Amino acid sequence: MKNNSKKKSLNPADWEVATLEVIAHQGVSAVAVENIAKELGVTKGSFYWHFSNRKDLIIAALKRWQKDDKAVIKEKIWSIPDAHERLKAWFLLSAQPLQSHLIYATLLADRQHEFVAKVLKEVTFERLSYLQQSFQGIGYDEARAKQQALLSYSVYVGYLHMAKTMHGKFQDTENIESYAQYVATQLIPA
Amino acid sequence: MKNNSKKKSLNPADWEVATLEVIAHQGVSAVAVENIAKELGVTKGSFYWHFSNRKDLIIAALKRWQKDDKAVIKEKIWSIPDAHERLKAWFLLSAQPLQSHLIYATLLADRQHEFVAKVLKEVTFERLSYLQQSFQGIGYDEARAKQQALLSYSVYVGYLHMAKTMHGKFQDTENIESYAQYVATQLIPA
DNA sequence: GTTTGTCAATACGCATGCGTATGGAAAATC
DNA sequence: GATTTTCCATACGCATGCGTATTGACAAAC
Repeated sequence: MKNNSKKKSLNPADWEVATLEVIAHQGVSAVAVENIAKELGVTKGSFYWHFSNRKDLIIAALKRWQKDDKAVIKEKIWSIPDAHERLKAWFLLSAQPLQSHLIYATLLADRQHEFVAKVLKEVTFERLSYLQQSFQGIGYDEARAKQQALLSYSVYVGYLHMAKTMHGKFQDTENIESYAQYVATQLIPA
Repeated sequence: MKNNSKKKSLNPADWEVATLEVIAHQGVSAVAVENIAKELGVTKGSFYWHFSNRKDLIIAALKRWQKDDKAVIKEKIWSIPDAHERLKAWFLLSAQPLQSHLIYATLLADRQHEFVAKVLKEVTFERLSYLQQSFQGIGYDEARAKQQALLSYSVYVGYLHMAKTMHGKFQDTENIESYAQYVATQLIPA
């Protein structure tokens, strides 16, 4: 029952944002309309006015996430002209504690829902694709760039999980920073 | 309702094995006693004779997995005396389609259950530890070995997910093999 | 052959969580 | 100011899935 003060009435976007918060921390399966309603300070009656069912809510939320994430990448990564610098920036961005990463990690978990799998595939493909492009941009041939992109992206995905699993062990912020640096030097040629 | 022919009556191990099969393909949340009972050709009545509840079943199944996995590592990895060869063997083993890997991947997904998180932490720690040892065995100092172990293990975890997510894209068996080789050469010094 | 122990079937209670039906209050529109 | 829209509350039906209670069949022990 968070009192977001001013707003008189809710719109779909409010529900989507609240849903993403749940997805980020507890996964898709934990999305329960009555809980999110409570979180927003209303009841189910409100929800079914804005959405037709739970699945629609989740799909809308994921679309929003996908769109927002794409925007961040465009602004923070593609704005860098030099491929080498761009790759380094990507690795550093990956290590930052953004909600977007948490969501990606939980989606990997809830892949059994076909609509989750769909979004996941799209996002992953796109990310692999721009990684590959960047590696080609520093001189790798296509095949090699593809493998290196896959390897790099695996490191990203793996890291997301390790961070959660180890939770407080190698968690000291400076260590993360230095680890990200280390990874970048290992995977991007000097 | 798989007809496993001969056996007259079931024992806990039968339930655990069937449970691991469900966990491997659908995750911990999908473990439903009535379904597994059906799979074994019996009903709930049988289950509650062998186990006190669902949670006990899952914990027992995960213990079994942990034990079996440890045995495989001991036999297939630690039996290799040369650290360099041992690391290479580990990377290749990681790319093989074993149920154990599937289970690990789904556990990463169902971390919200505290008993899953516990097993996961234990297993991950142990694996990181023997990777680190092996990297020290080829001359890395402790700090460096630790980072490299984390990096390598992240690649493993990431790969598990990518394989599932991409499902049929870079799935050609030979490609996996060659990718594993590529990864090994990237992460283990010649 | 009677008794006891092992394993399983059936039937029930109960909690959770989705979706629906209906009614009501406040704001926008006329 | 009356009416329509917008947004939400309450109450219900219904499915799923856990756990329990009770009974029964078959085998081993005595």
